[in-house]
Amino acid sequence: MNEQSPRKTYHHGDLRQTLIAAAEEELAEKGLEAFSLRGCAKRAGVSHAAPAHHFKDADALLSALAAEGFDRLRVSMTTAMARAEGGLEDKFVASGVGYVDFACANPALFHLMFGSRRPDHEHPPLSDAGGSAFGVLTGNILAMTGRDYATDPAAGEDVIAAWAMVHGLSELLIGDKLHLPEGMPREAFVSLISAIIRRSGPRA
Amino acid sequence: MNEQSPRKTYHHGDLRQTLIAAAEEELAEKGLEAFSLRGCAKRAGVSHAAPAHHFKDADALLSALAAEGFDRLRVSMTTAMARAEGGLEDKFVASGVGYVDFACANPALFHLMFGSRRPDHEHPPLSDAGGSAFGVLTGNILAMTGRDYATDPAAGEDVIAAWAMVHGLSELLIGDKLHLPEGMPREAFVSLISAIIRRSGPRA
DNA sequence: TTTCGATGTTGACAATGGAAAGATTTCTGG
DNA sequence: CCAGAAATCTTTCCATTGTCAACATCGAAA
Repeated sequence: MNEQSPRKTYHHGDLRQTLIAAAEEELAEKGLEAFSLRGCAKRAGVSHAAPAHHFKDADALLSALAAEGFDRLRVSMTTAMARAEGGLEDKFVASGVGYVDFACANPALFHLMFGSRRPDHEHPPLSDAGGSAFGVLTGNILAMTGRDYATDPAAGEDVIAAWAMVHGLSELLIGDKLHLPEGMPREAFVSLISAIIRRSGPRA
Repeated sequence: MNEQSPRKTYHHGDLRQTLIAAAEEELAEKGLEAFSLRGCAKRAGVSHAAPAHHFKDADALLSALAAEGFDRLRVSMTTAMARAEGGLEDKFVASGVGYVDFACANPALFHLMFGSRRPDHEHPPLSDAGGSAFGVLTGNILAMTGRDYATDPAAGEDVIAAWAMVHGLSELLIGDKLHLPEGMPREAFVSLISAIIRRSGPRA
């Protein structure tokens, strides 16, 4: 997996994307604390200074990775919604489960996206991706309550409550703070967090 | 502030505690990403290798600081409860506000306590401090519902929901994800998050 | 008083991110 | 088709960091 067959061409071909993939591997294996740019370069099979031609510095690479993360977070929410059966509230709860599932499946990436100041969260590729994911939540609140977060301040409490709940669940699960029963079956897990997410939803 | 008058004695006197204080300064100013052990030593006015006699490595210093953080988090919750007027539910909500306040006042420390794998969270001084803070929450749930988290699994959902909510609020606020109105008065802020925290509480 | 452990200092090392300069390939305008 | 320019990659270099080892200093107990 880590072996790099020496490439035939002097130029890599698609180093930029390769580096992002390498960064995700590096992040998942070593965590954000021990993340190393040189490690990414090694994984991609290039010299340690090569990334500089594609990313201003290590943080710029992490920014690009974080943006990809937000895209995938959004997809995780929307696909969970699509699979859900039932009414609007069930879709809403399902999107929250998708949020938590993403976090649990990609703890280090999630940490990069929400808990780190290394990525530049103002840079459009990243802020846009984040905004799109946020849009799934506000869309659900709009569908359920008829209140538009963009124009109606009264929607704020619903949006914040729902987001805080799924986000808090994610962080606590990732941080291993909730000592759930060892071999808790997936079904029971989904049932538990669904009930909790439902609590945060708009009042009927 | 950063000036170090050369101390008169070869030995420092209380370097261990001074280093923890220095670490908190370093953390608050530079953030966990740029935290440097040598920077702490400089703040404390000792050579770069001096900390080794008090802490095995940089992570051990961060562990001690995190433990202090959990103590202060617990105090922030209990004092907020003590000041609160009203019934059990109001006390519960107040403790949540204390949790969020602590996070907002100490963002980098909070990040160290919950979002980092650098401290050794299994080490008793740290795990005990965390457990004590957790006990404030479970105590409130017990008072409100009569169910004991330690013995009654049915208390689990209440505890997790409440914790996830205040924790998610804290993380989102710290991460500047919630774009609350610029000069939002303290009163309105407390009112907003109190309403949200109340949502997560046990069903009446 | 002497000795020894605790505490502090200096010097060294490897790893890291980043800058500078050279090498190789590809692109572009004639 | 070809020379020069631009892009991409490598090598070399430097400052910073965490950690280790060796040495210096102090204080307390024998």
